[in-house]
Order: sequence, then structure tokens, then C-alpha cells
Amino acid sequence: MNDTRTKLAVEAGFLFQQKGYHGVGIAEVLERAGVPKGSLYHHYPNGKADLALAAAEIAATEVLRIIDASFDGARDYAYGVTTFCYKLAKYFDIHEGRIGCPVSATLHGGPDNAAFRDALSNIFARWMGRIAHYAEGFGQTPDAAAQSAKRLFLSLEGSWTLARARGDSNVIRQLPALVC
Amino acid sequence: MNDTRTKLAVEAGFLFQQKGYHGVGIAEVLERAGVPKGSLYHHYPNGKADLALAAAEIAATEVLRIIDASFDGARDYAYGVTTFCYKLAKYFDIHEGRIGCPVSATLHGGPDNAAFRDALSNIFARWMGRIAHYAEGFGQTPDAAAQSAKRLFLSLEGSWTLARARGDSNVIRQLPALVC
DNA sequence: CAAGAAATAGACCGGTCGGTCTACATCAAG
DNA sequence: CTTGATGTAGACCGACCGGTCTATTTCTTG
Repeated sequence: MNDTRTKLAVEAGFLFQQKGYHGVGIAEVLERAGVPKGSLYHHYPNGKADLALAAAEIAATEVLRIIDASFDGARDYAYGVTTFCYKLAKYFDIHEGRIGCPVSATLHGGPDNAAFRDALSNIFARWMGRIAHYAEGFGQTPDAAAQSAKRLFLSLEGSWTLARARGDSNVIRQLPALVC
Repeated sequence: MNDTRTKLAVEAGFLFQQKGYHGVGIAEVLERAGVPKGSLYHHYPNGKADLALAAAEIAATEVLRIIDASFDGARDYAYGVTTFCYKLAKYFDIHEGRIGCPVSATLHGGPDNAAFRDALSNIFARWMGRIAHYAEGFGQTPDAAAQSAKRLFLSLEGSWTLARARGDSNVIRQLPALVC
């Protein structure tokens, strides 16, 4: 297990989420991580693209963790959604309101290739699947659960966009009232 | 009135919407528009940033036009929403599925300054205001209309994101069933 | 310890970036 | 025809881009 490798992806993710793939220079990532260039290309032979995919994967996993933490102790679906949105709003505030969906901000606007699109598509599917899983657990039929998950996901992506434009996380906090 | 000026903004918009602010080079815009560099800095003294704001404004106005065209002859709110979504899905397909919300794709990921954020925020507000206007016209109370507009807008932003990741405009076409 | 693998370190490279600058063409007004 | 404003044309610039390469240090394993 290598600390440098992870640190690079984490710091790169932090920057990608704010400025997008093309908005971040390798030099900036290296400076933030306190790592020389040689190490980057040792751990990520394909350079920036590898770094972005790794950063997106880390962010994706973190969001799944937040979903679990939000729904596990929830008394019903709406309660879980509310907790989830509040946690995300807090995450948004940590980045000082200059962030969109951590995954799409990182991968959209990157090189227009199949690898990036597939990664995005898969991550989104995993998120919706996990939310649907919890919705089913609260008694919804599979179809209804999938629909609930999709409704939440789509609005959430939009909320991130609007929250970022306004620099105000309340858009995210008010989401449960809109979709439940 | 100057044709070159408009042509530059339109072509720049086409590219920004696909690759984002930092993903597009000035040279690429000039080539597409068939315009030399001197003309660009004559019409847009602040260069790329001016160009992006002008492009976003054009796209924003075009969306307002589509909203009007969708709701003007509609028999009820849901019908208008459906027409609106179909028109946007078509627009998405014209760009071969490589596009997000034309405005946020252009301005998000651009320079992190107040001018860009304000422009985005204002454009979004105008869109939601126009949708709410039509919702009121179909008998919704002002509060309910504002809520309907917000619900549609947020899901729509999300749909664009998901549609782009999947390269499939059907996400947008299926939206009315989810929000009406 | 020896020896090779793993990782760090950063100088260096060609290409492209956004932007400036000067020269020239076009046009309207006197 | 002259003159000044408007717009076109593109050579040119320093800064920065992502990526390569060699040298060195650190870790692992026998």
C-alpha cells in the first residue's frame, strides 16, 4: 500500500472538483501534494488521465459511504434522504461553495473518450442502485424504488449545479422537500 | 450590427458546450469561425472570458425561446413540460450526445470569478422564472408554480449530466414522467 | 552486508496557451 | 481625394502545458 499514490489522487480530486480537468495543471497537483513529478508518473504511468479516474473513483466511493451512513439508521426513506442531503451540503461548504458534483466536475470536460464516459456512467449507476436498495428496504417496490432513486439523483446533480452558481448550499438542504 | 462578432460567440459556444471553458483553445474557435485573431480582440477586448459570457448569453436566450415555443400552445403544464424536454433532447442529439447544460458547461470550470457566477445564477433564475410563469398560467398558485419550476430545472440539469455520461438522450425524454 | 527493485527528485523538452502588436484593407464623412 | 474610424490579418511573445528522461535515494529481501 502506497501513501504517495493515494495522496496524489486525493489532492488531484480536490482541485479537479473545483476547476475541472483542463483547469488543473500537473504542477499544481504536485505542489499541493508535495510530491515530485517522477513519483506521479511512477504511480500513474498514463499521467493526468489516470489521476482523474483514480480521483473520481475515490470521490465515488466516498459518496457511497455517505449514502450508507445516511440511510442505515434512518426511520424511513424521507428521513434518509434528508440526512444524505445535509451531509452533502456540509461537504459542499467545506469546499467553500466552489464545487459541483465531485465526480462529474472531475470527468466531464476531460478528454472525450469512452473510458471517461464509462467511468462516469458506472459511478452514477452505482449511486442510484445503492439509493434504490435502501428505498426497497423501506418497503417500496423495485420499480418505485428505482424511480425514487433516479428522481433523487437527477435533482441532486441539478442542486449541485445551482448551489455552485449561487455559492449557497441551501439549495441542497431544501431538496428533500422537493423530491419526497 | 456585426456578423463577425456574433459568429465568434456562436462558434465559441458550440465548442465550450462540449469541452468546457479550459478545454477550448482560442485558435480552435478562430479556425471554426474562419476569423483571424485580430478580429476577436477587436470585438471582445477581454478575449476568452468575454467570449464565454457572450456565448452563454446566446445559449440562455435560445433556451428561453424554446421554453416559450413549448408552453405557448400547450393544453396543460405537463404537456408543455413534455414538449420542452423533447425539444431539448433533440438539441442534445444534434451535438451528438457530447454536451451538458449549454450554459453551465460553458461557465462552470471557467475562471472562478464573480462575473461568471453571477451570469450563471441570473440565467438560471430567468429560466425558472419563465417556467414558473407558465405554470401559473395553467392555474398553479405562485408558490406551487415556483416549486414546479425548480423541480423541473433541477432534474433537467441532472438529466443533461446523466444523458451526457450515457451518450443517450432518452434520459431527458423520460423526465416528464418523473417530475409531473 | 549486497543487490536489485521501488520510489523519489527534478532538469529538460517541444508544443500550445491566451494575449499583444503592427500593418493593412475597407468604409463613411467632409 | 483626404482623413480618421472600423475592422481584418497574422507574426510574434513569454508563460505554462503534459510528458520524458536520467540520476539518486530508500526499501526489500536474501
